[in-house]
Amino acid sequence: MTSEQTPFFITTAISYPNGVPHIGHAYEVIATDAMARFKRLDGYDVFFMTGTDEHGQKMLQTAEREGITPRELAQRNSDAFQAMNDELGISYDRFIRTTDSDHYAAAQAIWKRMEANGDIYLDKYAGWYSVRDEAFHAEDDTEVREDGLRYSKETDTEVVWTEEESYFFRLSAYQDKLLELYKSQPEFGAPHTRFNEVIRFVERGLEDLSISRTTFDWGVPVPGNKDHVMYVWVDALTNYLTGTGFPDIESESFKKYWPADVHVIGKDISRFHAIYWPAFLMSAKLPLPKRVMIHGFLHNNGVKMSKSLGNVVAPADFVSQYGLDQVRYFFLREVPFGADGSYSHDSIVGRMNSDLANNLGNLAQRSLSMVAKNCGGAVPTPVELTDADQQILADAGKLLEICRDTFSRQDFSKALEAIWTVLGDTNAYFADQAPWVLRKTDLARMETVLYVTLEVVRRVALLVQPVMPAAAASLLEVLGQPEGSAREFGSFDTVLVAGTELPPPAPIFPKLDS
RNA sequence: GGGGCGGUAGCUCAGUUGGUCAGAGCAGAGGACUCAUAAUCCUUUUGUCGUGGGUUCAAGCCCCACCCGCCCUACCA
Repeated sequence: MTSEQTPFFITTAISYPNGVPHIGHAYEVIATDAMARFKRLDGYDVFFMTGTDEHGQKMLQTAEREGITPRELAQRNSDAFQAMNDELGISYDRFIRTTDSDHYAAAQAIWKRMEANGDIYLDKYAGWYSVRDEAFHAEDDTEVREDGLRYSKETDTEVVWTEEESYFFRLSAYQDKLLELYKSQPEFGAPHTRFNEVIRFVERGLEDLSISRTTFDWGVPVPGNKDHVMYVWVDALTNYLTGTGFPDIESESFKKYWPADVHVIGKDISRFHAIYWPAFLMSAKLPLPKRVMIHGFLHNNGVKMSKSLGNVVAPADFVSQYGLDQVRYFFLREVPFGADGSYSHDSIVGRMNSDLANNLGNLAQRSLSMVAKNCGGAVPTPVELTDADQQILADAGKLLEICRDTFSRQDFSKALEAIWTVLGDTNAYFADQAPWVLRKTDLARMETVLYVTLEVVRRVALLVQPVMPAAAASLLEVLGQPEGSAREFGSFDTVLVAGTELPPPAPIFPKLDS
């Protein structure tokens, strides 16, 4: 059975745990989780990975400042990220940590493969280094001031010419191959606006990339040279391979899941995923991921989140205030995936009340309570369907294909919009048919209208499972749909069985006063 | 400086390759109904489609210039 299923490997970026998770991290895992759940329900063999990227100088610095070891810091904050995932109901299959032992093996293996391909060489990295910033600055970004010293124009700190031994990756050799990739696979990067930035960047020319450090040791050791640790991105990007069983490329899991179907990332790291990562893989002679989906950032009331403004929201606070499914729905419905988004108390409450409680929750409640009171609490029996009945059923019937299409592009908001359009039509249908009038005039017709309505709600409930797992489960429960295959997309085109006993209905979505 | 994207009703935004394209949702106003979580349904107000030119029989949709906003511009996640 499993072997017949098409594999689908999806990842989030791994989070850098030198701080605690905020709503932006939550946004990424929620979206990726919805995608993973959708594919599972649609019969795919899904492998969904998320985790933490724990090496690098910043981790070391943060740990030193707190008087603990980087390993302790990583453990503490990685645990916080994992806890966030669990609070958000994220259905990850592996929570990977770059300090996991199998990851060291994978990172060193890809290094050796790139080295074997002749793309790694030892040289000196030279440039204007700011001790204060602990970073190099491009010469154009520096200037000699009146005191005769050179300063970074950006940070106003003194820079000194520094040379450091470093391994380099021959990124410059991959410019044409990358451009060829972008041309032949126009869906490799999305959305187009962000992908265009990447392409133009590559077109302007690529320099070789320094990929090792000698100034600190919190990282994966470079094979064969104990003085160097890997540049954190070589290490971090490789996590996607680690999860599939790499370096054992003959393993069943590697053969099944690699290459990844989608890497979901934030717009801040598009270059690493859309340029460096495919170049590394080309060099290592490994297949490339099929798609890099770049999402935007969330703003609070249109204002960027920042600690100094005090508008950083902890995911747990959000969930306790509005409810998990409500938060998941809000972000996926309100923000076109790929664009920046904005949230506010009013906009969340608006979606909760209007879309969830009123349009969906109330439609279920008004139809189910009529069934409970007038049909003996069982699925009613339809008779001949009118044009209106057939129309609304046909509209609902198209939703699975629409969702497949939109989800394949991670266009969650469009999928939900299409579903809610049908819900709006169904509320109009219900009012137009007026089953509460038919109750006194034509019981068979009343039962038919209620049946049709329930059938639409069932299909909608199936399709919103990836976005709102718990609420959808409750809906399917009151529709008498048992867990298991009845709740998978394979059952989308089946219909409710008349006479099925239904539990007493209860409202699924609470309302909030604004 | 170079590059990428936007600027459409009060708000958030849809608008494929130019020809009912001036729209949707929310908010506001009026009405209807009572099955339902005072939910739902119907009707309805506002737009110089950033500015100025141009191409065309025809332009939010193409071209040019300009104004405004956001983002990127390599080795600090």
